[in-house]
Amino acid sequence: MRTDSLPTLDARKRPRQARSQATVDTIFEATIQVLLAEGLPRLTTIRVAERAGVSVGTLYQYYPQKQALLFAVLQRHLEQVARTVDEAALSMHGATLAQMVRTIVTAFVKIKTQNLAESRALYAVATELDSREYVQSIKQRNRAALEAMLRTASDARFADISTVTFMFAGVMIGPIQVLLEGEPTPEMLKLLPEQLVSVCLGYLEREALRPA
Amino acid sequence: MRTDSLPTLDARKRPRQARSQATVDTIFEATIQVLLAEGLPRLTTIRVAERAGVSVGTLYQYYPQKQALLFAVLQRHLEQVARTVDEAALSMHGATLAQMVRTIVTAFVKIKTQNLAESRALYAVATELDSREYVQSIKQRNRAALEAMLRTASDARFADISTVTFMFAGVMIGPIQVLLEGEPTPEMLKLLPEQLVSVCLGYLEREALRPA
Amino acid sequence: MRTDSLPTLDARKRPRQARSQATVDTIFEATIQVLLAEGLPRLTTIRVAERAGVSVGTLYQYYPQKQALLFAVLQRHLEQVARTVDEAALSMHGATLAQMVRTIVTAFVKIKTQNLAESRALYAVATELDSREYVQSIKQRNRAALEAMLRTASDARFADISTVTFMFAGVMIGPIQVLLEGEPTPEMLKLLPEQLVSVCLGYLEREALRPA
Amino acid sequence: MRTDSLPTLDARKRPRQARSQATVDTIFEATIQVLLAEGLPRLTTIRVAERAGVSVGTLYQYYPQKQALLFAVLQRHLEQVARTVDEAALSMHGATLAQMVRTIVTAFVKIKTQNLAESRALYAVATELDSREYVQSIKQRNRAALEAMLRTASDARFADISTVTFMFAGVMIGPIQVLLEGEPTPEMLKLLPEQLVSVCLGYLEREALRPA
DNA sequence: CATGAATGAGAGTTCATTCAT
DNA sequence: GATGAATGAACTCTCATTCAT
Repeated sequence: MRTDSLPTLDARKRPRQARSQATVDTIFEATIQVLLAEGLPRLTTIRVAERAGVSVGTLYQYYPQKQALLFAVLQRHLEQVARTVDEAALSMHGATLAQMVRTIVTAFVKIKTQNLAESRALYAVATELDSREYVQSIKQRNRAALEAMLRTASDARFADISTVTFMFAGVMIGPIQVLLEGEPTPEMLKLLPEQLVSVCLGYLEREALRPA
Repeated sequence: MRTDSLPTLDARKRPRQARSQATVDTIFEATIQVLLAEGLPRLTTIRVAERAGVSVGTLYQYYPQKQALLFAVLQRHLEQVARTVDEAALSMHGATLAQMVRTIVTAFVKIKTQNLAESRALYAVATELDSREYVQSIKQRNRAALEAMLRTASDARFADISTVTFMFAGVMIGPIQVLLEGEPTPEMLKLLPEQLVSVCLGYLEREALRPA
Repeated sequence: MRTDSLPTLDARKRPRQARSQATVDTIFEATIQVLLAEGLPRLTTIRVAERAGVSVGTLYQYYPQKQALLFAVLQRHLEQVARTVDEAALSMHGATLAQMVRTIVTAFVKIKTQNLAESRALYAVATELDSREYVQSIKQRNRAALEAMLRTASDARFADISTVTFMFAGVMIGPIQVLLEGEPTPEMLKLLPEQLVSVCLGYLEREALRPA
Repeated sequence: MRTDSLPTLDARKRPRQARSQATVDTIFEATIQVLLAEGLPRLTTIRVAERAGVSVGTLYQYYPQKQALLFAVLQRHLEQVARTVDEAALSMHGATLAQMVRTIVTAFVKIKTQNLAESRALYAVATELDSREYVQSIKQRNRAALEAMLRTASDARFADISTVTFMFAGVMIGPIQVLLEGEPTPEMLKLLPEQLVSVCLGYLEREALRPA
């Protein structure tokens, strides 16, 4: 598949005046709003500018390409996820498997479901954006945090820890994603954390080495 | 999100003559080829027609809108997945949990990874196409098949079987999707089925009611 | 100076139907008309399409970029010049210096002044178009024809013939260009050929080797 | 050709203070630098302001339109050329034809080739700027100076002196321009003055009236 | 006076779709 | 039925110019 590598996705200009920082924020929020209200295919620079109440020219002053707009939104979301996982994982160093799983799952579910619509929309963004490299790096960062945590479990040790971590992470994401893509009932959302804990714990205990 | 319900996507004329059927197939295959070779953003009706060796006019004779083209491709893929799962599930009625899981996982992994590129490309198609309803219906159908199967397990019974099925399905999809989005090493792909079995079995055994 | 090399300037599609050949011609003529009526800075694809009575889309079917439009016009003009010089030079092989000069100058002046406005406009086009390579190649071709001719002069021989040819050609172009850029009076135009003959002959006779 | 006569191009405010004069000069130099480094199509007011280290607002204080900027650069160049020719011509009053030609050609070649890149770039500026009138006036001034000089030649007299002057000037410009448009070898540049002298002298001697 | 954020008309280009041949 | 020329709305992006601070 042709994937002409794109120019930098980062924003062009770091604004110096307070006025323009406000503008940047407005545009950013407008992007999310358009994304949610109209969907990715109808997200055009003109529409975002209109919604933000600025001219296209202003938009391009801060986001030099349409893709930079989307990338910014994606970035904020993923950065948030990564930070949350990092912190949760770090706080559980030395705990038991059960404690670890419960904490991580809770944090993960919370951040993904609290802004449900945004999360949903961003899946589409990520695929359309040739941001694979960036998305992968975030996932990698998450896995590293989880792996470091698992190594310190007080009640378990693993033979192939990187595979175990990969599955652990994947298994958490799977049902959440499926849920996001559908129309989850509140009921389902309430059940989810407990179920995910069960899934993860079931797997990890199975893979843990028996103490001789 | 605005979803001006689109004019019927599968409104394509069912051709009566053999020659016409051949044309439809040619166009269909051309669509997949263009999708894989050029990517969704470069998939234009003209390019598909060229690749198929027909004129745009002819293409529109059979697929009255571009979306119908994409929908057809998506449909065939999902239909295949659904059929595979249906059959695997049906063949395992009455078996043990372990046998069931092993069979389903194997079938699922096989169909998703044998045509890795296509699966990946279709993910983008699905998001761009507002085909949520259809995708959901396929997932629903899959879950129904799985649930029916689980009910007949010779060595287990479940309290909330629909939730269990939901998680079972979600848990299979998760790691596969994560793998597809990255650059899976052959090694990883080899490990995957066994790991998935472990995940699913770990969960299902945990959720199974203890026989008194 | 940055000169990002541009993609091919050639026309995209060789039309197959008579209808479209007519369209191509219409667009071509419209380009010249807009160029003359509005000037290069106001020559936009929309304006050309309007003048041609077709839609922009149609224009782009045949000239995939704006530059292709300009290049086509430039090309036709230069090709005409080159052909004229080639033929005139060839027809004078073996003649005397005076005959050669008279013929060449006449041909050159005629072709440059018969379509005065077009010639004038094309200078601007050539500089804006990064067509240096092409323009150079035409000039080279002209010089080659002139040099071949001079070698056969029945009444003269030259020591450094390539330099002499270069000056001969340059000396013809100079006053013509100056004339084109101004508002030449008809009187001036009438005097021009005789004067150019005088210039060229004066130079060439001066540079010719004295027969021992 | 439409030539909406443009608002005065040199409407720039004559600054009264030394500091302002310095700013004007800085902007002026920045314009030339951008022109040479980036080319005319990439010469934007913002880029010029950046290069000059001032804001766009300041730039507009002194050059109320972009065209004024370009016009100023063009003007300085042409003024320089005109002055050089004026002085050279004046200094040769009463000399022989050969002395005149040698001096004028030398001065002309020197000024045109010493800043080759600038000359080239300005050609594009002149065409984009609708400055024909001004360019013509400079040429007229040059011709006047040359004609005045030729009238005093100690060893020649001409029947139609204004035509002779026109050709003399045109003949000097032609080969130089051709050279500038190509990639002149240093070798060529060294030969040029001598050759031009030959051309001009050949012509002028031919056109000089025989002393009875 | 200087700044630089904001403007918005206008440019080049693409592509789903139609319809005369 | 098949063809492919023609359409034109819509998109991304640029840049000369203005004006509140």
